[in-house]
Amino acid sequence: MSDVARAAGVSVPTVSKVINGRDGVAAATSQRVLAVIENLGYESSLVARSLRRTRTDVIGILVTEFEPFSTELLKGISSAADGTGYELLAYAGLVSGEARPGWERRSLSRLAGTLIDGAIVVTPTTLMASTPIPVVSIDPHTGPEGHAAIDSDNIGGARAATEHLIGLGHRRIAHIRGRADLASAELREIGYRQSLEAAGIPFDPALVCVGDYQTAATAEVARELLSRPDRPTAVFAANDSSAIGVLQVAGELGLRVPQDLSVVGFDDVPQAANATPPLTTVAQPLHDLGAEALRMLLELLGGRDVPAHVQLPASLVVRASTAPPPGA
Amino acid sequence: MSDVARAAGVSVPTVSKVINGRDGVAAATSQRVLAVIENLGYESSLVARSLRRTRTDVIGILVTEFEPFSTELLKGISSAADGTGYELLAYAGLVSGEARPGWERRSLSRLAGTLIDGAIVVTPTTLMASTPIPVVSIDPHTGPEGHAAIDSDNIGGARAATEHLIGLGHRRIAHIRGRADLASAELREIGYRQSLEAAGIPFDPALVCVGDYQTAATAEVARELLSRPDRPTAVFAANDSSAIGVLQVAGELGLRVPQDLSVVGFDDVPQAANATPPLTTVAQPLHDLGAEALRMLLELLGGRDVPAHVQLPASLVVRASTAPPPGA
DNA sequence: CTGTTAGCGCATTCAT
DNA sequence: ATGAATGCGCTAACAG
Repeated sequence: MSDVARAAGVSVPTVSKVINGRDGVAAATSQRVLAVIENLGYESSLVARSLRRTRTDVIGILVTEFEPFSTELLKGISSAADGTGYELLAYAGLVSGEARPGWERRSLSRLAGTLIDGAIVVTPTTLMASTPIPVVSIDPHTGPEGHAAIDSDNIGGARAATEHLIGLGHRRIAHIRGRADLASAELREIGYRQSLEAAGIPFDPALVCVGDYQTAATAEVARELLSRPDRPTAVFAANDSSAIGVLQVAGELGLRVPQDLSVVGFDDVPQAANATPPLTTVAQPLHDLGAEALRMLLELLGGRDVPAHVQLPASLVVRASTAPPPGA
Repeated sequence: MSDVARAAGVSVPTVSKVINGRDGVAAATSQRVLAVIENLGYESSLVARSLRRTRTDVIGILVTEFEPFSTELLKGISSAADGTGYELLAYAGLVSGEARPGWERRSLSRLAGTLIDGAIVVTPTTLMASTPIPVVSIDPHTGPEGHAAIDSDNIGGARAATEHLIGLGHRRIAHIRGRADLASAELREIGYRQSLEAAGIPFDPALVCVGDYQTAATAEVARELLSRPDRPTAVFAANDSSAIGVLQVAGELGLRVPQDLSVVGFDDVPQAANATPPLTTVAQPLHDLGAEALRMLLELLGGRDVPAHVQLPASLVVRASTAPPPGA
């Protein structure tokens, strides 16, 4: 900035005023400064500016890493942000490869108060009591508590998936559940159990394993599960990554999907449709979830209130990984 | 930070030393400060810290917006960044909805020198002569000039696509090209023309339209193109978004794909496989492109040299949107 | 209308 | 081993 000031023959604060369109600057001076800025290709540093200003017109999106789930949300957020005048800053604060609990609080304090005006936090695991800036969380740990949150109908989706399998004639239906610290994992298991109960099928704890929402972790537990003599005829996996792990293991063990084993996932990330066979899954409206989260955040930034909890519907998408059980 | 200092009964600089592991602090004091930090959930502000320190251990990824192309790259970058100790900061600097040329220079000067140690720029449109930090660009405008760049084999991919259509018996092959300011658009048209020439098919300028790489823009020009009495029997679209626009228009006009019209795309974004019919396209290794860009940037950050231009192969993926021309 | 002064939150000498 | 002073690039308040 001092370069610009020197080249234009004015002081640094004058340049600042011109940039921010404050009045109290002669038109001729303003012209000259603008010309110099254009000439030098100067752009104010976001960092230094945010140190002094209250708002930066930048919204932060906090994720652990960029994987299919978070990037789908990003697309929705991005399209909803178009034309609002806000810029987007997506921050992946995962250094070690291990998601330490509290990452969202750490990332938030690194960015909040200065760099960003508001934040969208994806799958936070802890409850952030008070934040200096407006925050909307997507698919939070704690469900509708604390600040504004948005998720999709996890119980309803899980019920739709389980009832689909029951309707096909399955009775030995396993469930690979997700990470224990996420509310969505809990809710999906609840939906699974509700459906069994409604159909009069006794709940068998031996048919529930933890796959941590990850393909590799799921593959390990699935190997054991599908090697049992009394193996299940169907698996409801808590997300698509897990379901894909099940498909891999089924292939290893020589089980045909869906003839020998039916598999249902959750999320409907793009590769669900590209799996072999194409995966029957519960579609979460990831794009809409992101777009709606951004709209809620804009409301909060505008000083208006939003509902503490918004829920979007989840719907079953039947593809080729489910069929009646063998011998039915 | 002053809160921490006060609670621990020490001065602010002492806290700073503890955080940065400098020596000159008593072990007991250090313990106490650490405990207070844990207790208060304190995390140093990225902004303030980056103002004074030379490095932040954050890598910036500059994009215009988060769409399928850039988010696929993001996933590749993210997986390659895992365990390197660097955090990722993806910045979408597009406010107005219109990609102003020079956005990458503006975004870079906003973030460089302070917030980020290095940057990966996705599809830059202008050549940035000198940058204060290491930069790797993906799919740049100018091709192998300026700083380190990586892209895939656009000419080869376009030739593979065009030759596939010629091999099926097509001779009236249209090309919907991409944004004029991108090198990839230029290179893909060159590959298209080379293939025609090699097959002895005269080049017809009337069969080339500009679709700007976007579904909507493409749909408009495709409507005109496919309504002509002498309409082409095949279309090579410069990217998948364009190809999907062509599929839509073909549907509107009652043309069956691939019986009446063959369509080939470029990129192989996830929805190409999910299109109706599944799209024959040229696969760019987007994941690898991102991962390799990160590796190159790490080399540069380590003070080592990298090749000025890295090219990854592009390969044809034949799905269901191509067939011999009608009457063949 | 323009320049001067002060301070945002932290890291870094240098002095104690 | 600890604290006071200084500056990073910028902007707000005020003085000229």
